Amino acid sequence: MENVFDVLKERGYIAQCTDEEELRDLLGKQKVTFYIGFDPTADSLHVGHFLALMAMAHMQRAGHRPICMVGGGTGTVGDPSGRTDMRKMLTDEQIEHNCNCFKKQMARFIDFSDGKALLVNNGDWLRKLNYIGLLRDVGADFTVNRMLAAECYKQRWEKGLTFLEFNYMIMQAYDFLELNRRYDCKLEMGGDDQWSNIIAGVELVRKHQHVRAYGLTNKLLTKSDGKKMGKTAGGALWLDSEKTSPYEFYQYWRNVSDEDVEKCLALLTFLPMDEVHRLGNAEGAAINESKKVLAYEVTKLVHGEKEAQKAQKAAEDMFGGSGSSADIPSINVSGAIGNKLIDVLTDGGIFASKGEARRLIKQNGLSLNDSKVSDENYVLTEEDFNDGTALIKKGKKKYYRIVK
RNA sequence: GGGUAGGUGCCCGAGUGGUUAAAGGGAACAGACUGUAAAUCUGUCAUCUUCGGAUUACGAUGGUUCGAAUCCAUCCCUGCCCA
Repeated sequence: MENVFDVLKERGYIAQCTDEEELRDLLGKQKVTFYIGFDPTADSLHVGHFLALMAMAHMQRAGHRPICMVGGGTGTVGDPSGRTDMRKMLTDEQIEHNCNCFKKQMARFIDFSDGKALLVNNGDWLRKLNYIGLLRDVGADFTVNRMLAAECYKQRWEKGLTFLEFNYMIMQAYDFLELNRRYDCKLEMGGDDQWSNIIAGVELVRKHQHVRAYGLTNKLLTKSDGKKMGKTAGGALWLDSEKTSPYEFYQYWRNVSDEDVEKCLALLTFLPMDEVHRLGNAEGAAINESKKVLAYEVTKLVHGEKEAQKAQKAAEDMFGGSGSSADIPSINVSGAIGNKLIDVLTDGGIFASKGEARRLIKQNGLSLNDSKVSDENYVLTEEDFNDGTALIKKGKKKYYRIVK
């Protein structure tokens, strides 16, 4: 059987690794328990988390045991890695809520049945710690000099790093120690921005438990221009269909840059690599077909086959033919008829302000039922609704339906 | 606690009494071009508008002034140096 380390490497997940040889060897010969931590900063996972979960899924398929750890404890502090600003403090209720949302979503990607994977919350141990106890337990294993040299604090070095956040690394390292003690967890994985925190944990486990421990980071999802991937106009690309509809989600992947297609296929789908290469190397316009495959596959993993089909059909209806589709985002408006179009759209949340709506009309960017709207004071009439629906096109490729 | 430098629009950053809704850059959005791509060019980018304007904005609150992002006072926050 193929070593999962090679699979991860071939698919482009691996960014950094402690002792590559040794870890590869270990993964090849025994079942390894490993973990990834997810801090509950929002009430849904996003694509960055999805990438980590994909790496985890590959590991699980290869027979290793994943531990999904939600950060009910670390979330209270906020990770300063690579950030210039301090994270917003969350209340305990929010953290609790977010953790529960995470758990539900993770179950889509990781098989938790029969103990094949574990789901833990670091709040279970971190919150019980007392200051002196922690200091005596692990305090001596950290040298401040070393911590300060960590790459992850560089950004913050200029702006000031609070002691609260400085402690984040210790907490994360402590998590690894705890998981090693409890579950014989030998490997911590995570995004490459976690490298400093991960090696802190690896070292702590080695010193404290006198066993080998490993760290592995996956590449962050970036676009070919180096920017973070997964940013939409509305913010992050969420996995929660309430926050990012399957249609929007599909569209995001349908629109990735040519250069990113192959990378995304490798990282975000389970398609065999020869297929990935074939699709990724499509020339010119032919790569659009590859993008469809990408969008479909990723949407299928996140939202299920049915939603993926609906999203694909909606996209094809909208962009391929003239037709409309029932599967694109819609707003329900009562009494739309007789009201100004811009008012309806602004109230429906399609525009942030009326000025924005006016601007788009001035720029010739708004269509109603396939004809450009030129009058910014246009009032909706009965004739605008076919089967109770009016189709709005905002810009080049964003469609909405107004449901009367 | 003392000294010092700061807090400007989504972000970075100029502006130090009126011509400033605030230069410049980035992000974002639209139009053209295309392949629902990238690059490029053009335009937009506080809110409301009867498109003439109106209103709210430069950490907070007061004050000086015909007039303040710009001056003064107090407060809050941040960096650096000293303790």
